Amino acid sequence: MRKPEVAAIVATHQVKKMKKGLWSPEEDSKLMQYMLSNGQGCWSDVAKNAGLQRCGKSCRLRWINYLRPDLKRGAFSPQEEDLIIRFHSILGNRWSQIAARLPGRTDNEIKNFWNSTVKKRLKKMSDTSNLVNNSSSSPNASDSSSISSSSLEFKDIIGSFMSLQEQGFINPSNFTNIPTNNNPFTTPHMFSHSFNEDSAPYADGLYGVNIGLHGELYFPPLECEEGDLYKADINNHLEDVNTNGAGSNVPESMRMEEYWDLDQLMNTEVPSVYFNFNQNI
DNA sequence: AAACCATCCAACCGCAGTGTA
DNA sequence: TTACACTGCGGTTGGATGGTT
Repeated sequence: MRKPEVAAIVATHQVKKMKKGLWSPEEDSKLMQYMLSNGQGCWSDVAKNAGLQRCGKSCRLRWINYLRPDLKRGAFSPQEEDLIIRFHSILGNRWSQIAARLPGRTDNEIKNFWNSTVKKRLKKMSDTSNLVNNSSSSPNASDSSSISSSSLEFKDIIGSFMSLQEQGFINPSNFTNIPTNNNPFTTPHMFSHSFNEDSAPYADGLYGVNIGLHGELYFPPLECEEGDLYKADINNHLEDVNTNGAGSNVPESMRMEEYWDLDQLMNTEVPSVYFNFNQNI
């Protein structure tokens, strides 16, 4: 929180004092009443016409992040948390895009939630997972229940992938191997996962999610130029805990290395099992 | 009870993109 | 084409709050 202060700016031959810092209930009330009766317009006019000694930017922020009537209050539900993690794995720190897919939540709220809670939790889980992986003497090393503690599982990530495919956003013929619930990727012991600290971007320009012991699922970067194609691959880096570190090579048939039409992907929706979204990315 | 510390989150800042004169 | 204003976004800050010593 910031201490309320007054900043002086020079405008049209007079000094106008712009208030900064926390909003008072009176200011909130003025802005709320103005917005409800006049709707959104030019924000600098809003500040002026609502009788607020605030800059338009400050009014906009207050309205979007706090006063908007459609805002949901309170803690994030587990479903929302899962969605945030999933969308972040695809979109990176594009908080506004993530917020657009979570009705009633703001980008600021999601960003704060991510930085204060999720990031830490994922790191902790990652550490725990690594601890288990590195402990070849652990009697439970092959027991997935001892590893996975989150409701977001590998199958969810694959689910997103499959959903994109089912809706025609990914062309199956572009892949030499499509992940399905029946293929070896989704055997129960692979349901554990961990995330890299920031998920993206990777050095080679791919965005991805480290899905734990068994592989990395890469998504293409979202910055692209029209017509660009980006390579998306799934590489298995097996450290086979079930064979006590004996390891195994990834069969050729399990590797995926093909190209997504990112332009198509960019202009379609990120599907979700929780909501139907009508907005394009 | 007081001091200290860690965490949360509202709000600010700087920058980029867009529209307009 | 340029300059300016406005908007929106992501990163960062720092006061409030709650927990611990």
